[in-house]
Amino acid sequence: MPELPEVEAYRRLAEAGLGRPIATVELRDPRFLRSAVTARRLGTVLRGASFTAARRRGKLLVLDLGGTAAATGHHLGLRFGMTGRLLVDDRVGVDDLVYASNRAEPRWDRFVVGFADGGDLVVRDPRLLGGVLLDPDEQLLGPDATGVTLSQLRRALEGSAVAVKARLLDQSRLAGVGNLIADEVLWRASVAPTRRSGSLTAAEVRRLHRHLRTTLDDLDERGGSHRGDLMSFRRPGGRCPRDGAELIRSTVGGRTSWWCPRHQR
DNA sequence: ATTGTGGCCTGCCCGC
DNA sequence: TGCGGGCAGGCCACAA
Repeated sequence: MPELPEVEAYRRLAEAGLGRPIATVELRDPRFLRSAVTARRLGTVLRGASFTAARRRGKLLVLDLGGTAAATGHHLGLRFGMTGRLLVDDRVGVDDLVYASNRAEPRWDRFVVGFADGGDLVVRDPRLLGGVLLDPDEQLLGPDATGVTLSQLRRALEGSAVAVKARLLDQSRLAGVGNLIADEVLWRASVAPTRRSGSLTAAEVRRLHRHLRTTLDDLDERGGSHRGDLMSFRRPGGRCPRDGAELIRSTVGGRTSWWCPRHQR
């Protein structure tokens, strides 16, 4: 599910959880803890502490910790996989999540942080593809796609024979772009996803950069990564909304991809 | 080192 | 109505 716009919405929601002492920590499925620490250790760090800031890098939400000696200097990382949601005090960060159930099964609440004031912060994830991390290594992520500069994007794409879409999805080179946004940006920029990343001309990289920035702005305003202009045509028989050509569906960079064979070159 | 593949998980939707 | 197959917006370990 969540790509950058959704996680940004989660980040804004998480700000409602700042400065509130943590009373309880429930990790209801040990598989959801993705760092090499025990659930017991995580609880020790979190209990009595509070979140001091809610940051985002790509699709990773980072909650800084403070308030106790045990917590100061530590960071809680939340990943949402494809079906993860964030709730604070029972408010959701995102209303509709494509490919994820909107139901509220109690057993899907994998991680629950209870505040001393009675509210809570919950990660609900049916598929368990997300997870909780203690002190995630943020250096493993490339520059955030929001605000990436042209030269940073050029660096992320240059010198590689891999498909340009695969590079856009590589979180270590550019953080935040997921499958839907990659298709949308490439479609808007008229670049075929299968193009070798290093083969893009300077003009094409510039075009990609401009469309990446404007697409992320658009999708944030529209309220989700599934609100792109191409989204509703990603289906069998779907036609390009720009020129009417039948869209191609294939696997690029390991992911299902839809693109227009006429104007994406 | 870079790149491709398979696997992790479960829910949902479609066709039979 | 029930069932099986295929699909899913992410990410990691692994092998070549």
